[in-house]
Amino acid sequence: MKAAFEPKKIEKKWYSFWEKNNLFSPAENSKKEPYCIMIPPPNVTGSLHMGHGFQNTLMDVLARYKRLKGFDVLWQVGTDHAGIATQIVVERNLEKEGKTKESLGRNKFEKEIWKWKKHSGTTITKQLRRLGASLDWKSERFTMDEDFTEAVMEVFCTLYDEGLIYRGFRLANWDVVLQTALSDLEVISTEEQGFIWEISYKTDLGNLVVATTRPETMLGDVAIAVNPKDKRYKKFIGKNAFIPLIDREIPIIGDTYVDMEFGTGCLKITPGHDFNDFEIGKKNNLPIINIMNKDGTLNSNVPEEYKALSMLEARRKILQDLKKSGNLISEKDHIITIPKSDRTGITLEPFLTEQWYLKSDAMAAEAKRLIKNKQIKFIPKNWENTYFSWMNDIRDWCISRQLWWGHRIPAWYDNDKNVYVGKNISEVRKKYNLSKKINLKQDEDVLDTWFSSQLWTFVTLGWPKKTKRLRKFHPTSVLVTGFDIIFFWVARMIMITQKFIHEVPFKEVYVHGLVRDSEGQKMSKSKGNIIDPIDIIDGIELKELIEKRTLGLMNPNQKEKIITNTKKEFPNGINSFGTDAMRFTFCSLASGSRDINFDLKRLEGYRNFCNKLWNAANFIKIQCKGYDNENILSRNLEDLWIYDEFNKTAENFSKHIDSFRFDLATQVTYDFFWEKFCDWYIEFCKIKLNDTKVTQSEKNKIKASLIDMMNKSLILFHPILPFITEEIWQDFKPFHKSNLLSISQEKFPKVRKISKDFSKIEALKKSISGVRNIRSEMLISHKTKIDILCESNGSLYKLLKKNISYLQNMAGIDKINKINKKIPPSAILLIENEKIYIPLKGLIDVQDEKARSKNNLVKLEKTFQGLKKQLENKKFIKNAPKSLVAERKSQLKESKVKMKKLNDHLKVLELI
RNA sequence: GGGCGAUUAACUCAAUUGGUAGAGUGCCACCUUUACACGGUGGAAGUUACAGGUUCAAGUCCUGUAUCGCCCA
Repeated sequence: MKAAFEPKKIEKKWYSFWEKNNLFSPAENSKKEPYCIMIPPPNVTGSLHMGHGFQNTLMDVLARYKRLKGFDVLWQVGTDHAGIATQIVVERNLEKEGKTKESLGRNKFEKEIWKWKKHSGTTITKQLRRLGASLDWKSERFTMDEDFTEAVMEVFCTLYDEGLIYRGFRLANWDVVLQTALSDLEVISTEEQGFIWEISYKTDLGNLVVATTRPETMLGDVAIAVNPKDKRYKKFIGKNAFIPLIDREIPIIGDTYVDMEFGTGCLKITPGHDFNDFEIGKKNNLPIINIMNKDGTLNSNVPEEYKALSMLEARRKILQDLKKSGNLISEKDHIITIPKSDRTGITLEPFLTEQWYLKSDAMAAEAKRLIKNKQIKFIPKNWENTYFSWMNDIRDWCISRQLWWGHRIPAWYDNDKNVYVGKNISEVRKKYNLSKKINLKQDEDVLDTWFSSQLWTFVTLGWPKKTKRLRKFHPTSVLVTGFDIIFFWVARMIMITQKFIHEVPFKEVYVHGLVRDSEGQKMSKSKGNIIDPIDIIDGIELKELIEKRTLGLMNPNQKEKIITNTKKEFPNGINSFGTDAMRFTFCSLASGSRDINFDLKRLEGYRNFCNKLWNAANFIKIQCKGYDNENILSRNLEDLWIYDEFNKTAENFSKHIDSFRFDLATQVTYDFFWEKFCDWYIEFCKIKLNDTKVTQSEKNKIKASLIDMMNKSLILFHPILPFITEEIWQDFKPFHKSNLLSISQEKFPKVRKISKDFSKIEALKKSISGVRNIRSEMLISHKTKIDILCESNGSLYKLLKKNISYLQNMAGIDKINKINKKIPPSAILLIENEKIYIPLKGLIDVQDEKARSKNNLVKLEKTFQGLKKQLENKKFIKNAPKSLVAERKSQLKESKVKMKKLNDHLKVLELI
């Protein structure tokens, strides 16, 4: 073993060892209780980021912990085809080669994507292995696997046959760059400074002034609406108006939807290009005029001079023309909400198309009930509100996408455009009794990615086949996911799973926070603040990091800024910290808050913890060299104490993991191992093992205890720190003599009751710390050994005398003497109800000791007064819990005694 | 406009059913003592955003204000 822990040397070897020995697959016929987590399948758009690192660490901690606790664990792995996102990535790659998907054609393009999928999928699965993720690789799935596709078809056809999936001709959110419809969830509303224009329309009764934020849609106007209660305009209802510039005649209608206060109170109605107008148009039987092509340019429904202009160009020209014609009355600043595409960032257009929809209200009602009945629990609970607010206002889901990557919609059309839905063309012919003479053409479109991923929990287990796995592991135990996909994925899984297999997909949903950069910014490619977890594990040079962050930017203008920021944040690149340290850090940040600002400084601290663990093991190894473990444990004060501490730690660890408080779990781990085991226990043991007066058999017992405690600690920490614990555990095989293959197969350490009294340990520790404190404050060199005095009849004297070697080694004490009649001038230390005297004689300046004691007296006085005041309060005595009152009383008594002793002490000092 | 969350030490975060604020990093002093300088010992550091209220007791509960963030319309 080397002095400093070098994670690079051990990590890779153990992962392949685990995998080779198939340690992470559930046992086929095990009678153990099942525990199952489904990985939220990462998109095959490239590689995993910190958020994935975080999420998968938490899942792995759960999986490994549950294995130790004796569960049959399945952690299902797989990836998602991620329709739009992946298609964009591949298209951009093709662009670099001067190719487009159109130039390749659909078949070749699909082949290109499959090539990419293989590349990205491999990257991702490699990354997962580096994270130490104990996934069941044997059952890895992809959302476009053949059998997954079959399941998707099955679900689609069933829903169609039940009338829940239907085709609708209506406005959809249209991305003119991708030229596809998007669902409501993919729309990002942004507020921008815009304008509101007033335009006058000629009517038979004079001019009407209409207010609009989108004058270009005027060319698709079909009516003007006013509120029938509006006295100003009542007389216009039923008359006609003329659209400026094109002079088309349109009716003026009354509709209470119109807000009399907003703008001029006159609304132009453009059902082809506005969601609200579409509804008004439907209600009033108005025609719909579509003025846009799929690519966002104006079509032949507009006059020649506007044709082929983009919406924005059209707006400019129309405003110019309106100004010329005198129809533009005013232009005012106005904050407008603009729908932007989540994918391309461009302004979305409401566009009239025929799309496939999934009717959602009935399923949503069912899904709400499951949460209300507590069949599914959200953790933290307040995410239920988010879930309900969406479910309460659910709209039908637009599931078709005009893309080439995804599950092709299983619908066929004959020459008369009749639609037939079935799993495949032969089934369609059979189902609808269509002869081969009838020409059938499959729908060009594909399904929204989430349509397939909503089936994830049960299709990965084999559905629609009734497999053993499905029976055993469904409903799954817990879903670990980010709050950003509660609607996209969590809610939809709940709905569809209930619908198809009448079960909840999971019993608990642990919603974790989003990993952000150190400034709280969301990590994204365009911001260039992404950190690859592998770069934390292995480290990365600044130059390479910059290259990585600036490669393939959508907007090259961002490059300079990214370079500057990266240089500022990581002037020396990133050090190698190893997987375990990163995992520990992730866990320490998983507190239930929604933002996680990843700070390298925390990471450093936990890297140091790994080093501490490594070196403690190293120490034990050195001490126990050649020792054949006799397994008889030492039962001294400090041994009983450390076992008790360990018990508490293991208990708390379980409690915290069971309640998803990974941060508290790391806290108790860190605290136990560093502050209890290393700082005290090992130090105690070290002294005895070096003590020639201690017998060999006693030393052997100490060694056995050290080994036992270390081994138990390793197992306890294994879920969080899988690599380092495996390495040490394997290295310790000659000591613990386990015949298991790997630490991951161990059992969670059993708590051993400690019945003997070991409470004296506190007085011992306090004595050591107290002397150290005085030495430090009085600037007594560590080389100077000192003598101390104790009252001869006190129990403290006996305790210290018995453990004198500890005081000698840990507090630089030479002798412990009984007090003679006369106490020499001393500094004093109050240990519970007794005193330790440190004679001054040339060591300590009287004035210094006076100052120190006075200072302590002031502190004591303060607590004393506080306690006194509280205990004098009758209401406190009456209302506070009795245990608290008793505690305060004893605290008061204690501080009283201490104050008296200090005062006496000061009096003595005064006489010198 | 509606909803949710945040504001605690210089920084990143904790604080169980209300019971007198803790870590990691950083800082100060001393120490290269044979597990570990990625270390040891000791220490300093907080009017818990602000203003009220409830309570014997408030970081924690209630009301309001400010700032920031997210979601939905």
